[in-house]
Amino acid sequence: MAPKRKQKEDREDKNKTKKGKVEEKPEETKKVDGEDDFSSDATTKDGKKWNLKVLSWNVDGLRAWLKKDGLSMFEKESPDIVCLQETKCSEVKLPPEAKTVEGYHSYFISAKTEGYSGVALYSKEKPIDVTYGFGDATHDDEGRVITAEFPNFYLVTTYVPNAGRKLVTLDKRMDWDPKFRKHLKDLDAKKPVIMCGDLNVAHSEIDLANPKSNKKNAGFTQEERDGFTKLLSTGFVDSFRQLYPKKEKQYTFWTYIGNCRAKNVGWRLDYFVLSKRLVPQLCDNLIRTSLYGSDHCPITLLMHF
Amino acid sequence: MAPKRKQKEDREDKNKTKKGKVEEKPEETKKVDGEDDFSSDATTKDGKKWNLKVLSWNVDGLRAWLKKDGLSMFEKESPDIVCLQETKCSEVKLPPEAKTVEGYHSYFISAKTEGYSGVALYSKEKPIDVTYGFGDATHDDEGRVITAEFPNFYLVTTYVPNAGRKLVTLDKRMDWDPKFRKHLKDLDAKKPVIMCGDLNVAHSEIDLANPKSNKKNAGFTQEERDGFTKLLSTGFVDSFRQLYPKKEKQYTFWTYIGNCRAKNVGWRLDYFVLSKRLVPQLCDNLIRTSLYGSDHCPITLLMHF
DNA sequence: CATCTGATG
DNA sequence: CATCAGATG
Repeated sequence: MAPKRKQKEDREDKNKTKKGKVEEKPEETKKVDGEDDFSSDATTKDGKKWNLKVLSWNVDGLRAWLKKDGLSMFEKESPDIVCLQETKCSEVKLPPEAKTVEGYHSYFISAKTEGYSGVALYSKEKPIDVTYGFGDATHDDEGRVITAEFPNFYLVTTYVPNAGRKLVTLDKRMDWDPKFRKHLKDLDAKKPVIMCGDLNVAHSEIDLANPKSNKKNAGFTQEERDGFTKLLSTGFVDSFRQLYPKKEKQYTFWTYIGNCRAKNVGWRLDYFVLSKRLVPQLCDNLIRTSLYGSDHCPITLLMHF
Repeated sequence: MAPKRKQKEDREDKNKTKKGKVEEKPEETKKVDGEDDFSSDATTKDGKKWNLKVLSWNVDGLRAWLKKDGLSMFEKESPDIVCLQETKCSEVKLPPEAKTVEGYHSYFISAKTEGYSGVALYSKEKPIDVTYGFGDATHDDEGRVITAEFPNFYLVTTYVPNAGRKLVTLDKRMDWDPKFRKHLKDLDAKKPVIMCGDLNVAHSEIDLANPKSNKKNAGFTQEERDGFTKLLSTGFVDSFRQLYPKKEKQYTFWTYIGNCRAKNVGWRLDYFVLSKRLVPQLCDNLIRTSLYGSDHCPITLLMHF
């Protein structure tokens, strides 16, 4: 079974912004948590300015997120590509303002089960091709993967199965991991890959506030962590850790329960995972903690192509 | 099977207010829909001022109603007895501010099915006795009836079974009607009865905005209307129609759909039904359209005892 | 502590 | 167009 192909109607505007405002302040004092200014002059190691911005956000229900003004992110960040996870919304129920965002081509996939899972992709540039899922009927029915082909790379966005309370769906997750890995490897054999989304795993102890107490909980079991390690070992990198190997308390998810976000008791569950050969083109990976609208915050990737 | 008896813990304050403010304006200009002033100098036909106020309100979810400041009704109206229907809340889940209202003894019954049906009764004066249901296991499990005995009358509050979309539960309703009628007749043999609540029927064409189109819908089928007629024929009166036989557009319920309340496209589903011999003591039956918090508004009965 | 659905009204 | 429960996260 091959990845599904859907025919989509899109929009015309293809202006690819090449932002790069100059800031007076030095890098160190500029980046303050909760005070993102959405400008960046990040460059590759050899000094080339970024010219591609990708944003990934688990919106925890697209319709609720819309009511919380989630769409204002488009103006604030003006990403070239936006990937949303947990849209929890079939295409017929999509509010029009989310279905068509001016200046973007948009693509959606939802779970057969209403109100569950679902991902979306918006792109200023029209992809050469867009596919859905990775050729596994069971997983594909849950609307978890969109793959968009661009001239220089594949962009894959995903919402990885949660292992569930008491790990009731850890089996499904363990079935998913090698299949999704294979999908990425197959793509990587053709073009470099940028994969992003909610991977539902904190890779290492540094990636969550309470590693000790969560070793048997969904998102930090040894099995899930090993799955991520294995993915990296097959030729990919976690772009955030690549850039900031020891940076602590950098999370992208905080449960709503108990005011965890205010206390920064969180997890890093959202990632950009790149084909290793893209590392020289990596400029930055930002965590946009100032943006609200979900129990996750968005992450932003800056690349030079 | 006899009506259940529960032992309840109540509060001390038993001050029975005997309100009767004097108003300058004549009756006609005083009563303006949407501008209730919650004072009344209503009297019986032979000029005796009211000294008992009973309020009945289908709250459509007590917890939601609390958030919409439903409790402020207690200060505005200061009724001697308050009856709430569709509390949709088991006693353990009752927020404390609803469980104990200062100056009132309170009694609750809920359906075995969580979040469904349920009625409550608050009384300044402690009832001599309080019973729940009317001795029918099936109906009693749905938490639809509280009967409180006072020195001079029985107070019964009820949430009558809705016949349902496509009349799927009309059978249940038809089973209910004679049984509930018998309950009232049995009580009436001992002391006069004041029954109130959401009877889930508009009795006559005058009692709903769209009689023609609703003849086959729950709340206005011939069966349900006949049930109400039969109740009245066994020695009871609809106190509102007793006082205002031809008053039109007097509703107590408006579906949330389509802004019906603003357009006053509603139904009169909430009633005070009195033993005929109480009619000489009837002072007024008010419809409190100025009070919000549910898809029903409260109704207020003024009696002289 | 949120998001959904689905039953109920 | 609301309420609530229950699944899910």
